[in-house]
Amino acid sequence: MSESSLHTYGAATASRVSPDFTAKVFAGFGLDRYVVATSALGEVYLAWNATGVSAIRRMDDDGAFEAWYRERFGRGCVPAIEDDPTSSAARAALRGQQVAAPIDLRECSPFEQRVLQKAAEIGRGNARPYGWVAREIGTPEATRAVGNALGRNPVPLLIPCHRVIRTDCTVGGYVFGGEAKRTLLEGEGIDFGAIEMLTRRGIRYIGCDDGTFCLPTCGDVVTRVGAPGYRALHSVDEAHAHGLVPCGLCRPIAA
DNA sequence: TGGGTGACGACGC
DNA sequence: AGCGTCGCCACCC
Repeated sequence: MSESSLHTYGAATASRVSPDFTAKVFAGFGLDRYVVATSALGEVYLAWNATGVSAIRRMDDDGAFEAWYRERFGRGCVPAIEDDPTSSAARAALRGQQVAAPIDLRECSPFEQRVLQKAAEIGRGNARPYGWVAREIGTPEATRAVGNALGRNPVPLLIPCHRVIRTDCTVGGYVFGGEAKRTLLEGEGIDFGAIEMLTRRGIRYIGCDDGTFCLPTCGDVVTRVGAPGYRALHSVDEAHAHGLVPCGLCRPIAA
């Protein structure tokens, strides 16, 4: 979207009614609108409506975005005149702040919603396998379907689907490409160099000095291997042999 | 309705 | 170590 289209639209409207009134009318009719926002991946389109944030996309021009939006949701999306609490919260979240923005997942199936909700629980600096999400939401066999659901995440970055990776700690797919996914995760503090060094040796878990064992992508445990109390583990049996119990945060195995 | 598809995972070379 | 194969499940015609 260009600056001029935003201004032109705003000026034409402002001459008749106040932006605030217009925003309320738009929300009242459930009309969807969008702005350009700054994220860890640069500028993105941020779309929302009265329910919440409906879409985040990286695109080259607003014509493509609006066409994509109509194709995906079956309704239009117009440039916003100004921000409102929803878009402001989303902007803050995209900047990395711990701010909750309402999200519109009405177009998603119940299964997709459960997948996305679980992905939303994965904190910055952490990653979890696709199979972990499947197990956590009660359908342990549906790992492949989890990938499909994440691939349809309407609000990437806001719901951090980039934090779901393969069991072997390779990044797997991403709407914006695997390279972007890896960049994002490294920017959040995940040390893929250290992880790859261990997974190449067949390491699946990390034993910690608090008596628990973790996934290698549980916070920064991987960087502590070799420190007192931290050890590289090949299997759950090996963890048990050391008297370790599953970490309550990353929950490396089924309860 | 049923067969095709895919951001997975385990296994076998 | 990398690459097929095959099973899995939710979704889409």
